[in-house]
Amino acid sequence: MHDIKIIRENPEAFDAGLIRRGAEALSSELLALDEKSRKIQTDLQALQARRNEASKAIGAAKGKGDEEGAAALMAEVAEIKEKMPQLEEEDHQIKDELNNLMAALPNLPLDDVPTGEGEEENVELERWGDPRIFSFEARDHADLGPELGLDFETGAAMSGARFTFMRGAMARLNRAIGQFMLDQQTVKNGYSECAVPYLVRDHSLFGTGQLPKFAEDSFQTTEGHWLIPTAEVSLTNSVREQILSEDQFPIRLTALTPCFRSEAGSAGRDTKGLIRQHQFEKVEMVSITTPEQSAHEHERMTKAAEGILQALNLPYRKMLLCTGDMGATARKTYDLEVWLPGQGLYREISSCSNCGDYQARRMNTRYKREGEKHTIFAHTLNGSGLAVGRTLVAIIENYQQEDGSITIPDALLPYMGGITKIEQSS
RNA sequence: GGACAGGUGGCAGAGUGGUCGAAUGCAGCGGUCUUGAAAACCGCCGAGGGUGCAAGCUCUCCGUGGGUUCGAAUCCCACCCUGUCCGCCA
Repeated sequence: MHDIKIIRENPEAFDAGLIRRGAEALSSELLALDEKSRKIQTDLQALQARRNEASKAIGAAKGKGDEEGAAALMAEVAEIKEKMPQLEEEDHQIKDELNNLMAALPNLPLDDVPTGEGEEENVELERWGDPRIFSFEARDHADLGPELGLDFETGAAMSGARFTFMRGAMARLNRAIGQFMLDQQTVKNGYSECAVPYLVRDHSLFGTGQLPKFAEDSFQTTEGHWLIPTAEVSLTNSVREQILSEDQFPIRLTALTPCFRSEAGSAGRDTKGLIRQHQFEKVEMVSITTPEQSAHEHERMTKAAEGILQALNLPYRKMLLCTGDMGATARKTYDLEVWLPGQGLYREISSCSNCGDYQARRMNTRYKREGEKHTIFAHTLNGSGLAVGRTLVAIIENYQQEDGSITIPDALLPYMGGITKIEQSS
């Protein structure tokens, strides 16, 4: 959500930002509605003020037993009230229209975000780790997995495409990854562990920006709840409608949850393997902080995500997303892409975004600064730390052996109950 | 799922048709007193919007949305949420 006052002050900059994101300039339309709305509001308020005044006078007159005076005033109010419903109706209508337009707009990119249309124009910032040199031909996880307990067929049989059933040591490895990451983010990086609802209401998805525009990307129950597409929704909405105080910041929250995505519009993409599922687990990080601190917090959060890849010794690169590849709620996003030797490419495994006050405005999350009267919208950030399923993919491909088995990264051994290797029979 | 109770400012909690944006207490802020602190005392203290250079004037908000009324926190309707008890259940 945007601040209409900022649009009023600098409509050119606002439009330029929208255009950079591939959206259409909208300021003149918004400002026309805004002006109309303010005009109506002023007119309406003049009537309301007179009505309020007269009503009070009626009360006073009746109190004194002046029935005649009261009757005269009542006649005046009746007249005022004839004009009001029409203005009220117009007022509602225009405000709705304005709100609907505003609610559907994406966030504006920060200045240092490169302009571009799609992922080809993302900028690689750095690489970490040297891809392993294989003495044999590296296979991809969809090829290796079925022998090792990644049962795509059984998953598909009960639930359809994009669902996987995991067995034995592979299921355990999946669990170990989640536990390990959660421990890293809490103990090492200071995020507070949360266990959160997986079903949320409309207003929560609106708050984090999935609604109204991206309804088709999420699943909804027959009761009307939405299945969270990411724990970002549950964690970020924990501060909705709150006025916080500055000394609570930064609020750092994390949770390991399943994520549910309909993947509408992804037909035919990544149909093989674990890369794109309707259900996957993810450790999510969320920070709530001040406008002054959010850029720094963004760097810190990205490092927290990188720490996992480094601990698992998985080569990756850090990308700065261009305007066309960022999610709608973000002002700036870093993606971490892990090296997948079986596929011979880097693949997104984490996305860390600074949303500025975009979500806070939608959720009405504000804070007070010491000594200041007015409230300020907080800044929100979110990042994966990391996606469990894709980490599993990366481990399978990077830790594969010539015989088709995989070894367990050292960092995960404490979570594996003595298992050091996953091989065919397990 | 059934029955009942209830949703009021940061928190607690009064208010059942008029001068109520709302008593009181706590917390917070400023001050007096004190070497300093505590206590006591005094004062301030909800959010958002319109208009204006400003001072100010004004509007909206007592869960949400409608309605009744000259006038609604207060009455009516619907919905959402919370609590308690009962039922069922991991």
